[in-house]
Amino acid sequence: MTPSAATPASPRRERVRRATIEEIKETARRQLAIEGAATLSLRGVAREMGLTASALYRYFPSRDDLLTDLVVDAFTSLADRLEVALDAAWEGSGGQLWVDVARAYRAWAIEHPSDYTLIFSTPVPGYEAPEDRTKPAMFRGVGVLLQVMTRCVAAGEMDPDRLEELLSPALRPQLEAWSASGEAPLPPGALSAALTCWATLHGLITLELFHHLPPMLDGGALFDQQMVVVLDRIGYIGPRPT
Amino acid sequence: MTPSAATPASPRRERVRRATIEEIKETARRQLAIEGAATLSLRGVAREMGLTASALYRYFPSRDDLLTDLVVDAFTSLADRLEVALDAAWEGSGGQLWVDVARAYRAWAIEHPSDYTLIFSTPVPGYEAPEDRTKPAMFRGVGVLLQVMTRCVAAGEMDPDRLEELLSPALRPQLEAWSASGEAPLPPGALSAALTCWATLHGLITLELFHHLPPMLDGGALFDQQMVVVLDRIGYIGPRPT
DNA sequence: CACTTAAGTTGACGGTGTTCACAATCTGCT
DNA sequence: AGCAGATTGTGAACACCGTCAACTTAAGTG
Repeated sequence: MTPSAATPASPRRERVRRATIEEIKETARRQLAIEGAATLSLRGVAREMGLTASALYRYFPSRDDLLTDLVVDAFTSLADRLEVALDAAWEGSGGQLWVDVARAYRAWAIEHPSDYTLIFSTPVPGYEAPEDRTKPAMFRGVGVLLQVMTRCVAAGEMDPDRLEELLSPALRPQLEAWSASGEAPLPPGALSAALTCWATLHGLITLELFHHLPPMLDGGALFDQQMVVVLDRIGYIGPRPT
Repeated sequence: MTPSAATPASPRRERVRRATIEEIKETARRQLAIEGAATLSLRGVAREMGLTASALYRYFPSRDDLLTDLVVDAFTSLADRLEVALDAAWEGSGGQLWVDVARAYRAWAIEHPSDYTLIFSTPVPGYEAPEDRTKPAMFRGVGVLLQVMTRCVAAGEMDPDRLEELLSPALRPQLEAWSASGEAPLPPGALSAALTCWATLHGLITLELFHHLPPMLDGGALFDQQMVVVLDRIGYIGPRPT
């Protein structure tokens, strides 16, 4: 009844089924990239695959489910990229680690603008991503940022007084609650610092991506500088990254 | 031929025409607010107005032009709100001015989430806002932020050494070019600082608006704290805002 | 082989943006 | 007053969309 394979069925069937699903998603992704989320349509995907639109319903119960899959995939792709950057720069200072991860974040966003808008805004009408499916995927990416902060703290590169100083009384208990939830096992000050970093990172990237920055500004140079600046007053006291 | 009124025509005609246009935009805005940009459709607007869909084409050459009008209106509304905040807090310190304007910015975003996503992302498929029409409208809002920074500098509340220190060599000439263009008549360091503020502001708001922040965090408390932190980070040395 | 299950097609329904030919209305002019 | 012309609205049509139900075809299993 349901298109999802509850029973293993035959291995061969299952294999080709997965391949078809992957082809659908790939085609959809391509159409998504061609011109924003503009021209994405089930019928279009089916047409390009030489299928009828209704055939796709054997694989996805609705267009929104296909979209959700794309959202999850995009989050995963971003997280993968960040983790690669994290591993590659793990030996250096925490500050360098942050800058490298941030650059990877921006690079991914610029290479996959349609995916970025897909996951960080709602470019498709009538579609709201279901949190229960997308949130875990998103959190892998956020987790990398938290790991960077964790490393900074562990390496003694964060000024504890400064971290404490940045906390407003209203915010402290909330951050403690977040920390206690297990999602983000860091002291409140470090969490606050990480949020500052994330907001700046995300804000600058969306401004650049949607062409809200003056055109004479080179996004890369501005970005690099801003990432260093944000480190600085968050209480980072380690070696200056390049 | 063209729906736009090149000739003044009769004053009466012109008046009722403007009223109709306004009613169309209002209806569209309402539909937009009802559930995101999801359910916005020309036919829906026409239906609610007791008109045929094709009748709207007497007033807007296409759906995208209607959207562009909404975008411009939204930018204008935001700018109005910011200017009110600017005037109201003009007497206080630059830091207080910044926090008040930033709060107004967030308040507007939260009260008009659909408008915010409409102007700062691309929530409608196939639609890309034409820059020549939207950019001037957007710049009024950015201009307020720049005025805040101007005031901070004029009041001697910005540490000039710090501003200088924050500039990367790659970025300086670009910011100087921007400044020279007349759009943003501020020294490069101050421009950089203003961009930092804007990116943080914008980033945090989009994260909150799209529910990418952990739910136990109160957006308002986090926001206030972050706005103070960002001030600090960019070399603000005036009295601490509340 | 017969039987079950999955994959795909056909055709429809109601929705969308858009166009075009036509009718109704209002305005200005003589 | 009456006519000409512009303005505003309608109705039907076109091509597209997501979705569903009934049907046919193919594949795998006992």
